[in-house]
Amino acid sequence: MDQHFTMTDDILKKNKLSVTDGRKKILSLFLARDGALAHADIEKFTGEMFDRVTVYRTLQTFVEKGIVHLIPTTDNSILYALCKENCEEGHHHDNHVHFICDVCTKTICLDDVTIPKVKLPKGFTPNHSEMMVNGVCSDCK
Amino acid sequence: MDQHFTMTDDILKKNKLSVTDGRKKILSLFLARDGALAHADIEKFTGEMFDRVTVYRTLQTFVEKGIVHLIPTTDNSILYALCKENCEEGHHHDNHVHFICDVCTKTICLDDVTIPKVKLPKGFTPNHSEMMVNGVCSDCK
DNA sequence: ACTAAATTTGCAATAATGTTGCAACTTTTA
DNA sequence: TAAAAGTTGCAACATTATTGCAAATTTAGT
Ligand SMILES: [Mn+2]
Ligand SMILES: [Mn+2]
Ligand SMILES: [Zn+2]
Ligand SMILES: [Zn+2]
Repeated sequence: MDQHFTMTDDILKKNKLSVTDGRKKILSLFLARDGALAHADIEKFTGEMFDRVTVYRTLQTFVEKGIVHLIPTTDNSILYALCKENCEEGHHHDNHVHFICDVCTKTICLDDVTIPKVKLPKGFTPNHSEMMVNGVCSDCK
Repeated sequence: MDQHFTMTDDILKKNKLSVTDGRKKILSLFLARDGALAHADIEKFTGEMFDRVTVYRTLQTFVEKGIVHLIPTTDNSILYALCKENCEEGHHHDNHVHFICDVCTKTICLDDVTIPKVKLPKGFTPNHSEMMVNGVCSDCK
């Protein structure tokens, strides 16, 4: 129905994954969406199409392969978003700020906003950073 | 047994909360600890002392009152840490970086490390920020 | 100190969320 | 097209969290 049909196949093949209906559908949801998705969102969009377990396993596979990355949250939900950087199997390079809109509750990857370095106390060695900003997004302003 | 006994009472009273065994015990755990605690940690320390539901409700009350704050995580766990700033009912002012040690897995509030401001894309209005840094802590170095 | 009112707690039931093993099915490879 | 490899759905189970309500505890007023 749109250009995502072949795009999903390409991404899956590039990552040496079998091209299956479930993976294509879930990947297309990420491609069509500008914000992050939770497991529950995906279940809502796919309905009875696939088993819950398949959704769990697909998301896990996508994270492992570096197709999507996890976004930290304060409630106990897990959010996933497409990796736009060149993430590889087992190692992500995403290093951008995440924005959570207080109005529409969407979580958006600010791909061009790099996480700044901070000076840590003596004895602490940094490895990786995450940063989230809450507020009002450009759609809701 | 130590100075936390009266300290817990003071904190609870200041926040207009009934002084109960459960609240005193849980609060004393936070006071004795330099890192964050998860619900599971608290259950481990309190054992059969209190019902799980009481622990849930106590933590929720502490967050609402501004006694402890939530710390974002990437797995789906919820971490709580004592507020050292002057947080009030319904409004937290914690604005420090959180450090997660890759070795001992402790999460520590870096109370003196302020979260830096970032320049957001046009149309985005910031309200509050969170920042977490992974790495090796001063104890594990 | 005693009592009534207000608050908190534990229990039981229920819901939501996530994990595992395994056989059937689908996709890939050759 | 057939065998091998990989994926899926199902069922069972585990973990984590939420709710209503009666009993117990704490607080406030005398
Ligand atoms: Mn992102
Ligand atoms: Mn903190
Ligand atoms: Zn918005
Ligand atoms: Zn450490």
